[in-house]
Amino acid sequence: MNTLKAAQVAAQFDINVNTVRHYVRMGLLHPPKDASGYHRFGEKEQRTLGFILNARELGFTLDDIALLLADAAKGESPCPHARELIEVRLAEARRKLASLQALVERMERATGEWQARPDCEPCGEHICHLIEGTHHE
Amino acid sequence: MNTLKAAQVAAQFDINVNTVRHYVRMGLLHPPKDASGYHRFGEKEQRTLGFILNARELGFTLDDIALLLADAAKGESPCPHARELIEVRLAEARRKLASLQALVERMERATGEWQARPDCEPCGEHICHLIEGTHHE
DNA sequence: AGTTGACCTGTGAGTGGCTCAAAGGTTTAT
DNA sequence: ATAAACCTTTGAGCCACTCACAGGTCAACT
Repeated sequence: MNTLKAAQVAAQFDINVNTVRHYVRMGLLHPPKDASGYHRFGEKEQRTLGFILNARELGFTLDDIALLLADAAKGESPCPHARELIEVRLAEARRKLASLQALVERMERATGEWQARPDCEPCGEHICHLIEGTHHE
Repeated sequence: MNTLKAAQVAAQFDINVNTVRHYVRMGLLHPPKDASGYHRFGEKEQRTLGFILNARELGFTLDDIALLLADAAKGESPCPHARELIEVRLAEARRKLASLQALVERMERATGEWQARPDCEPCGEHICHLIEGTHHE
């Protein structure tokens, strides 16, 4: 049979073993235990883990994934929730992206401007004129 | 005199009063206390807060900012550290930006593809074919 | 039989930068 | 006098891990 222990399944999916344990602790995975108390990941648990990783790559949060798994466990189609949730996460990701782009631009502008400026000497008037003299509207 | 209490200085800089308290708790700000135990933000503390917010806008972490303030407090120029640190943070921000851009693209591709696909019925073979059927190399 | 070393377990804490809630002290207005 | 509106400190929660710790299990070797 194809039942793997935590470290083996982690190696199989190329993830940290602690990530696997984290998903177990969160209740996303429910691997049965063998006589020694070791988690055993059979085909079903491996498919679930694959699903979790796939959903994570699409920007779902772990709570989202828990909801989708709960739908499936109840015998309902998770697709309606998946469609709703990805729109929410996409909107959030776009907002984050825009603010990160703006940050990178500010940083690039600052480093460019700083090339031409000497280090400041401590004078009590300002803390660091490089930083304080870099305006970003 | 122009000494403000926490809520007043927060209003002045248009930030949450808890953010001000957070900076005090982290040791970035050291406002003296009046007879009643209230923090009093004089001109110096207000300039420091302005510096913190400015540096934060340029992508410095709060630990970075603590280091820069410590430099200045020791009478040394914080500029060398500022130049080093912004390069580190910029590299990190670019990495985050690239991975976030890739995520948004995956999400957009998924939502596009899903338009044409019906919801899946629970079948035991897969959990959600929308998610499992969306490949992202 | 004992021991070493490599595995496994669960739990608690740490990451960053806030943000909120709770419990209690102070000031101001009625 | 008392209520409302401030202020304080402290602890916990957010997200998705990641690591450290104390202890149990197992296979191999002396």
